[in-house]
Amino acid sequence: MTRALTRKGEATRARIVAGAAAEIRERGVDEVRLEDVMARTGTSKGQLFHYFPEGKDELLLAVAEHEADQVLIDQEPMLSNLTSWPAWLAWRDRLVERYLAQGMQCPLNGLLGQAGRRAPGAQAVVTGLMGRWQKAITEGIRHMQSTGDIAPEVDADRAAAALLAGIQGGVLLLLSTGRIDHLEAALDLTIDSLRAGARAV
Amino acid sequence: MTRALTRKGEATRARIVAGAAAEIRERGVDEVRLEDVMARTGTSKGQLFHYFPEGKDELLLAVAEHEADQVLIDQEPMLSNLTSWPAWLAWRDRLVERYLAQGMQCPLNGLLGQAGRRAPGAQAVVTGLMGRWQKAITEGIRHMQSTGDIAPEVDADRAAAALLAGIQGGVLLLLSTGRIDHLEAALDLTIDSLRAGARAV
DNA sequence: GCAAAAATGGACCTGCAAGTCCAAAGCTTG
DNA sequence: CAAGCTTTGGACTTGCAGGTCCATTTTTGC
Repeated sequence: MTRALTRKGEATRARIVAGAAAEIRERGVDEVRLEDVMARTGTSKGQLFHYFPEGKDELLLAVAEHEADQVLIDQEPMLSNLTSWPAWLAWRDRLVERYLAQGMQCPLNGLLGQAGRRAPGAQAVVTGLMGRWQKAITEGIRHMQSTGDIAPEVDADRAAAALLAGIQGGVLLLLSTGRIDHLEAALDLTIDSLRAGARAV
Repeated sequence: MTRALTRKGEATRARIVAGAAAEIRERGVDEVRLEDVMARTGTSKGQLFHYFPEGKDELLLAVAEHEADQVLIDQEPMLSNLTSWPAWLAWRDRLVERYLAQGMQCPLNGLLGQAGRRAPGAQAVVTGLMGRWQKAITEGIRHMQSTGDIAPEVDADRAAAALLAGIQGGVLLLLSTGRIDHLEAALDLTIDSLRAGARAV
């Protein structure tokens, strides 16, 4: 029951999503009007409602999915190859670098409070993102346990949950205070404690 | 140049702020209309603009301040007395209990994305809250260092930053996934690593 | 090359929620 | 007790942003 889309149509749709995402990152969800998206992407109102018949909510959901994917893609290939301490550090550096560059623009922030309540699906998008993110970290920890770099008693899931929380909180604090300290501290101290786990046994 | 307010006036103003805060907690910032606040607090439009001449933004800012204060008050007296390991655990339990009870209602969430951009002052409110919060944690760590329960080499500020990040991220994940795991894991693992620091020396 | 379907443009409608205004009631104070 | 405030109520205005509609152009497939 998916509606037919020509190649040109798909391109336009993608352009709209990307443009809306950028606009939202720069100015915040609630400041962005459909007109802004139209202006930025060179489209008309007819097109918006052609590709997103349910209107703004549907567009927002598409943006949410787009941004959620992007978050993980931006961490590759590091995130999927946490197989040595240098690799972990490279990943850490990538995260810091990425969020520092992004500054106070936030792809997720909007999704949470705003879209989270609006579209019931947006909640699911965020949950899914966090699940995938945590799974990747867990796998990294398990791999390090298999090579003896992390103590076997460490509960990989729990440690990954804590690390993910530290990252999210670090980003949140970057967003609200403009400082990167918290993200760095959370990453460094949590990773250090994983490392210490190896010696502790 | 503060405008005169009789006792009755102050009571009304406070009632409006408290009612608006509750409404926002329950239904989200962007779902709350002035009419909702009026209905809940039994006030008229005239009153709203009498006490908040700048309109909705000014009210939102007042709510932000109110909620920010509440967040810290809810952690007392534990937060200001992190002077022994049992005290730390009591604080940890209070946090978990409080946020578990609060579920997916979020006092801060709205402040960040939404009001954060709207009112320039809301940003400052959040920054101030985080600063006070982190300061309290730092003082707790310093105290534990003074009694030898935490190793002196631990960078108290950095550790507090990491812990605060873990808490914020834990709450964020509770908000988006509905699960308390992350908050618990972040608190437990971070506090444990502070504890381990004493032995490590 | 021609019908059918998809893509595009933009004028128009509509509802709603913030904000305005003023008139009436209630304190409170000399 | 009266004058001057603060407080209150609610009708009215206004602007705007989301959404509707349809006419036109372009693409697709046979």
